[in-house]
Amino acid sequence: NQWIFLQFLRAGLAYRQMAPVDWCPKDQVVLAREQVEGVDRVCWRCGTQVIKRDLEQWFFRITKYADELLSFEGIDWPEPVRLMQTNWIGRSEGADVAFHTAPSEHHEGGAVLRVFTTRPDTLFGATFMVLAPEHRLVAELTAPEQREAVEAYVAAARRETEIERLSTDREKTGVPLGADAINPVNGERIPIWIADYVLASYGTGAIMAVPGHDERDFAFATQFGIPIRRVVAGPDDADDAPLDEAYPAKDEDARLVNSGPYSGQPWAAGFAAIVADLEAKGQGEPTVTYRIRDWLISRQRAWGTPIPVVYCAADCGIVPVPESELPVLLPDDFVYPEGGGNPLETTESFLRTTCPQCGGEARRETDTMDTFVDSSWYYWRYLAPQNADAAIDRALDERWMPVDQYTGGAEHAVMHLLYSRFFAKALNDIGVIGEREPFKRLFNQGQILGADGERMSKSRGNVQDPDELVGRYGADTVRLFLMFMGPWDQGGPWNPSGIEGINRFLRRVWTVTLDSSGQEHGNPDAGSLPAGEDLAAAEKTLRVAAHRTLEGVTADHDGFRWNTIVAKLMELTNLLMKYRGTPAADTAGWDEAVRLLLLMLAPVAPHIAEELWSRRLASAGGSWGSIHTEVWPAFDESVVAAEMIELPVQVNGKLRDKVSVAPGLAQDEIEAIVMAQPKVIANLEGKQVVKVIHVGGRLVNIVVR
RNA sequence: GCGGAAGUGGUGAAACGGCAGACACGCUGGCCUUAGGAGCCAGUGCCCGAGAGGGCGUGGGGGUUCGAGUCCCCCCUUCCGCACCA
Repeated sequence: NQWIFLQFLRAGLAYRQMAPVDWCPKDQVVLAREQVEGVDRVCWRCGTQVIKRDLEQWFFRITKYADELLSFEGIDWPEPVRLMQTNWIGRSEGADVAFHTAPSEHHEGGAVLRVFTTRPDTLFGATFMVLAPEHRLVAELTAPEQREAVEAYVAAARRETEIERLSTDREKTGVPLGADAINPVNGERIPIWIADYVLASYGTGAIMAVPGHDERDFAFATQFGIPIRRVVAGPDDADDAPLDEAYPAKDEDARLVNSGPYSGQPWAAGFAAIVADLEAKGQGEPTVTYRIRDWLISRQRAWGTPIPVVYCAADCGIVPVPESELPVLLPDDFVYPEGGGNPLETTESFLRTTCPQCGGEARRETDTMDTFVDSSWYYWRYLAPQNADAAIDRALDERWMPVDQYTGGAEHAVMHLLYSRFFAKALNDIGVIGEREPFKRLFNQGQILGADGERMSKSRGNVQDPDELVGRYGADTVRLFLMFMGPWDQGGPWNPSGIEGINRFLRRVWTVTLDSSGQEHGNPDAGSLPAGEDLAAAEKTLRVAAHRTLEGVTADHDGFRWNTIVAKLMELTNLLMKYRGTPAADTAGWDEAVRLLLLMLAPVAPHIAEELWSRRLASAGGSWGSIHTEVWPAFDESVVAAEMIELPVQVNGKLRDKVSVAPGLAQDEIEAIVMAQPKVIANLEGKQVVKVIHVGGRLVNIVVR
């Protein structure tokens, strides 16, 4: 981590900056934006509501890759995750427009207010401007008679929590500065307001407000009696059709109106023309804005990777620790500060060091790295975890990476899964790996929730400890139960009530494997085959079932359908149970079925499969070999092909009968058999057959009138 | 508000556009047991029927099709993500 950090620092991908950041008061640590969740703005680890603080912190420049991260070319990822990342990055194309302030008694004018807009085509509809309360020009522009009101509003906005600030459905508030700006397209003077619905952290922290065509501006203008002007009209609207709500139309046939020389143009053409004209005058330019922010990696925790820089007491400033002195280790004599906080800040043995540049006194950085730094590249380290010469073994990287199939929860969409993609691109740029994406194919497994249906968390107290179940039932049972619960990409509340069934299944597997002929379990029917079945038929039934199971299980593995794999293995086991203790259990077909059962069980219940495999080999006098080194068996097509097919017969789409036919029969032959069935005859009574539909030897539907 | 996913028995769930409810849990009955929280067997979507059998059923309403849980349109509900992003 430290070596990579130093490379990032050199490449300008790591930097330290003062910024308003999210702080968890309980954990006493800052968090990345991705790690603050929900409308309530809570810490992803402990659920405590975060607060904003201005702090100097370390960041990774993920925004450098914003555009590249929007492209998922060449990787096969689930649509929901791609969408979440796309929305999180939040690319908006628009324009920067410069408004100049108008001269007045208290201000000479000419100050530049830059705004970002996605609709420069609506510039003629701008009837006011709004600055974020934190905007740096607020104090300068405020007229004396407005000073008191403005200062009160700014102070109130500062006191508000994030949630209050961000709740969408509350009334708009704001205060005019008592100053005007000049609209660059028409020279019109428009009033400048401050309002907390404009965020300092997005765009330029200032907007041109177009109430006719923006919902929020409309609400604000309505509230404060500011003029609302139509500058875009749909094909059915008159140029001055009144607006009773904001009309944001971007339909192809929407046209600009009341927009001077641009009136009558389609909005998209007006968009381009206005931006071009502004650019020519030096009052604007096309811009792209993103919602994603750089990744805040500083953590005030003692158990992360120390950030390898020192602060020189003299004049060298922030000095990276030389690579030859890595790693910077955590101390083992922590001094815990009273009242909590990061012990590294009070542990002198760690803090005191010398400046690598001037040799004078220096203090170590006490922030450690976000643990998501570790998870962003661990899979590269796993290629050669013992390698002491390099973080990543380049030859092994070329040979193995990227990861072909990765599994992770969708809840990591904008954390781990986004950070990892950033790391791939950054590590590629600094030349230590050969690819720009970490995971070729991603599969999202479902998330198991607490019994209460809420996400498991220590603070909610709904965390389930799998070890308890493993202790009671064994790892195979718990593992199989998790697989059996439902599709793998689907989660749900944890409910272990069905685990007994899995345990019973594995005990039955044990029974059929080791007790093929035994009658000691007291089955009263032991020793005889089911009525009307001879030995050859029973053996055939077993072989066919085993190979069909193998065919299905093989296909299910490709689709991660472990729930149906387990179900199929249960079916086969139940069939073996039926023949247990009968002469059929002494046949080669039985042995083959049991052998295949164990081989199919091996990937899903590795321990019991290995145990039964070795016992079975031992009892047959063979030498020991692990089941996990066996190749996956191939099913026998000729066995799978059935001798007779059960054909459902429908009349007008309703199931009426089933007939048994030989495979490969011609349609008219099948039809002859079907039409002779008593139930079919009864159902056709008094009706006229329109046509008969044959579905490839799987079904017959007789359409009647 | 925007975006996404999903609605099937008492429960978890199966079902290339072709037999809805596989496989389990639970429940009911039986067998075996000194006993059973063990094991085995049978039954178990709903309604009518002693049974054979019949009718109805995949959130609601339309549609496409010989045939729809599955495809299309509208609506409802739940969950997830983002949320005054200009």
